[in-house]
Amino acid sequence: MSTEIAKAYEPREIERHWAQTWFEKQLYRPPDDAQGTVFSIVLPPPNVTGSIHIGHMLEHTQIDIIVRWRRMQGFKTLWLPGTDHAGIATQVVVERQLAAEGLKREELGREEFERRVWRWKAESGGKIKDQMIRLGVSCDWTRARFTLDPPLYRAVIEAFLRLYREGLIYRGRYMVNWCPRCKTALSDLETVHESRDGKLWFIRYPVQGASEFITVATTRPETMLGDTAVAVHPEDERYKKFIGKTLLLPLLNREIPVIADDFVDREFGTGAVKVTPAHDPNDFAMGQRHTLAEIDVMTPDAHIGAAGGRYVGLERFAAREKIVQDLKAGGLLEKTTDHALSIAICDRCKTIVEPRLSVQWFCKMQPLAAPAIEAVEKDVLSIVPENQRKIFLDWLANIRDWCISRQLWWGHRIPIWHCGKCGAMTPAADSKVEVANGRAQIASVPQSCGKCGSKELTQDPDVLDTWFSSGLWPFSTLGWPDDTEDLRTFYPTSLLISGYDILFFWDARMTMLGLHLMRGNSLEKRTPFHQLYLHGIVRDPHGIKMSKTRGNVVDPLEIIEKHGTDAFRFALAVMAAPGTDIALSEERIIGYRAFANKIWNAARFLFFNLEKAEAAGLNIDELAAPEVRANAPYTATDSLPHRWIFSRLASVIAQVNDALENFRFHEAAHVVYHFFWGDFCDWYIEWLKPQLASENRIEAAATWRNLFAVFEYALRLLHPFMPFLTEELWHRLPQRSNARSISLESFSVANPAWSDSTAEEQMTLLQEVIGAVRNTRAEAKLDARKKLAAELFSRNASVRQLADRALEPLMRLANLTEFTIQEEPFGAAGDALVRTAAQFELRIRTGAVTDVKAEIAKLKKEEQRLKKDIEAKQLRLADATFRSRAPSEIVHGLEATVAERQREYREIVDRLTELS
RNA sequence: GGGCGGUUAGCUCAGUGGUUAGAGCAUCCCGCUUACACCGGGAAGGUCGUGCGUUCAAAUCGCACAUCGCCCACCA
Repeated sequence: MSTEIAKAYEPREIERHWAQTWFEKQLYRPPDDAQGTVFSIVLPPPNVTGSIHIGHMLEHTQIDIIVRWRRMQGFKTLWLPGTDHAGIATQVVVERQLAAEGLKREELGREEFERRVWRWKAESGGKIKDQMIRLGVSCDWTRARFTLDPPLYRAVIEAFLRLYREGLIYRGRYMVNWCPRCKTALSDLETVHESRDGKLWFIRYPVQGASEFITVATTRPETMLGDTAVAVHPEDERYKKFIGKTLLLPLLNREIPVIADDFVDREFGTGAVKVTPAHDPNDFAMGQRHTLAEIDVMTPDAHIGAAGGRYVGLERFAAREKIVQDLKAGGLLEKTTDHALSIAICDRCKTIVEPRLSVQWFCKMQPLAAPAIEAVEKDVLSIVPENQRKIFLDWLANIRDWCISRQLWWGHRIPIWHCGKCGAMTPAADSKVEVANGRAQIASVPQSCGKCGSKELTQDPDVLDTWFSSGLWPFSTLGWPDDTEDLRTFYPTSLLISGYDILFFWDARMTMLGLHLMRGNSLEKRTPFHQLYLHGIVRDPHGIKMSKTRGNVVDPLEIIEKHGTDAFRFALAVMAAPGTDIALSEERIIGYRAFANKIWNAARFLFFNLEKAEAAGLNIDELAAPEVRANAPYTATDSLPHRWIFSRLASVIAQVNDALENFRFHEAAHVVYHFFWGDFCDWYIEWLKPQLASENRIEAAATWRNLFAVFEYALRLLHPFMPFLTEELWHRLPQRSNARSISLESFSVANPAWSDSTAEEQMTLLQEVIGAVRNTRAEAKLDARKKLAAELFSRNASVRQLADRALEPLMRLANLTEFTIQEEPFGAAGDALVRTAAQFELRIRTGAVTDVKAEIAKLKKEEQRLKKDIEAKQLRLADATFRSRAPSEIVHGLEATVAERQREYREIVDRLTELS
């Protein structure tokens, strides 16, 4: 214990100290011999080259709250951290760095480029870990993993080879989303759609050998260079006569047929559509149906390619402009209209995506999705909030094959070799990896073609989608494909907490791959996590999404430096209602910094006064004796405030546990906040103040024992939310300077005997009496410092007896005389201010002439309110249907209320008569 | 084109059928009562988006509308 405790809580140094200590002592590595049910969770791995942003802060806070709470509850708890190589995201960053030097990755070559990325990883890769350590997250750093670590590399190869052998991974030429800047294929999920104002161009395609033409409408005129047909609906009377005829493609004068296809929407545009099988997914499908030629007119960087006649070499939008001009000049452009359209852009670099025909690797998803659907439907995997469950299931039900190959250099390279002679594909024999320069590469390189035996083998140049390796995260991090102790112990994990924005990207893929790849028969044992909690997005104070361009981005580390991690965490927790986004404001955080300060000062008060009491002879050793702490500190003979606070504590503990079970962080935090500030500080401590200086040693010791017991319970309750502050105070507790960590103590457990509804009712009555006094004084603007006398007429309990000597100080009264209502001593209240309540009537002697007018106004207002209220309730009670249909406790409750209100009402009327 | 969510105090949000709808911040009044002015005490502020319905009873359930937002989708 220290008397040196500062007046205001300064979190910075304290937090730094504990963050470092927790990390260095490997406090959160679960002991191998730990008993208890396993609770395991993996961290959604942040980008290895990134830094902590507000979304991480929220996610890590929520995970850490749950993890600390579970650990304290006695679970054998593992939180496994790590980082993701984040293929395309990282590569884009490094390419930008190169661009700043005037370089392109092609100029560097694959090996040199990869070296650059590794170098960048080494430079920045430790940053995010250091930041997380600073946040104090209670994960097991000894088990930290990176998706390109050799064991995880091997897991990726193993997964690929298994799926390949099972025929679930295949290669083929299909239409994919192509980013011309990244020069790679993207999955559907990696494109985002934006609505933009576009145009619809109406172009005339002359009919061969006739003076007629068909007008088609298009939003992308440049693709006409690749047109191989024009399609109309088979039933369309306008165009029936043209079906089978030949058109002359403008500008290139290529002959193309008019085909009939049900796909065509007669209502849209002119009802005739140009067909470009190499540049549009629908047209590709039509091309397949009608065996049309596929003419690719674009290069990988979206310039017009060799098939583009005189437009060769033009960038796609320049080509568009030129083509429109030429059409106009040739009289072939009928008209142009405005047209709102939705365009796909690359999620990473925001370039407009081009649908492109190319050879890619795909993963068949339907067979993988089926067990995932089953797991959710059978509640082996439960999803919170509930509405996300439907979204999850819908996506799985309509799933399409996943394009898993990327034309990138940063990632896990596909373990397939192509034969230069016969073109056959030879997979690596197994998933062994070897390590060179600390980096993994495939060890089992095939020496000859599996089909023709040729030695002319080259490895497939593509790497896997970064989400492929992330999809293995819950088991690749635990040693899979080996049957490790960790895997047996911690898989399946208990819970996954992630943002809803990566539900499909990551959560769904993990579910499918985990179910498919993990050994063991039961669904339970294969499902990678049994609960999925999806948190919201952190927005700015006005609920607007944070973005760099808007400039409303908040750097969590700045907030932490300014206000402390605990205040930040508490603000995030208290605002995190499931299924909602969070509007974060600095004011809110400042508010919880005040809460931290409140806790600090409550401790300061306790420490300071205990020291004084010790000086007066209190035996701290006895107070701190383990058996005194461990056994129920509360005894039934304790006076009201003690019985009350322990009863409150019991209910708070139950509420917090229940709330956290259901990820209701806001509720848990709210309950703890009000317990500490309201119940503990405003009432309990204030109530006990007179007793702390008691001459009676036994009474003082009992008071201290309970005070500290409640405080310690409160610290345990608070710890998951405010780990630093509670850790610091825990170590400052009497005789706790050698404590290891509050985080390894047990969470608060309520003794059922604490629940005491009588004590709660009595306390409520006292709080009402005190409130009435305070209210009356303030309303009448009486001098707040002046001690007054008051008379209390209570109906049931004896307030005097319950309250003891705490009453006057809390009300700032000189004395309170109590009467029972029967022995009412005077008919006229004289100079007194009167307040009535259900249980009592209160008269305060002001010792001065009352402002009669103000008092009358006040009473009249109250009279009106009561009158209205009583009338409404009586009306309700007079309703026969209400009496017969409503539950009797509701009816009786209402009757009792009316009776009380009527009594109050009569008293007010009497008082008004007296005054006037 | 489908689907989902929001609309409650000045602001940001809780509140999934029952007696007087809450919180934080902001506002107003009083108080430096020896833990805390990052405090204490008190107060004011809401026809719960609109309409119709279900029910003895609706912020809460249903339908419609308005409005804002999100997700999914191959209509050129």
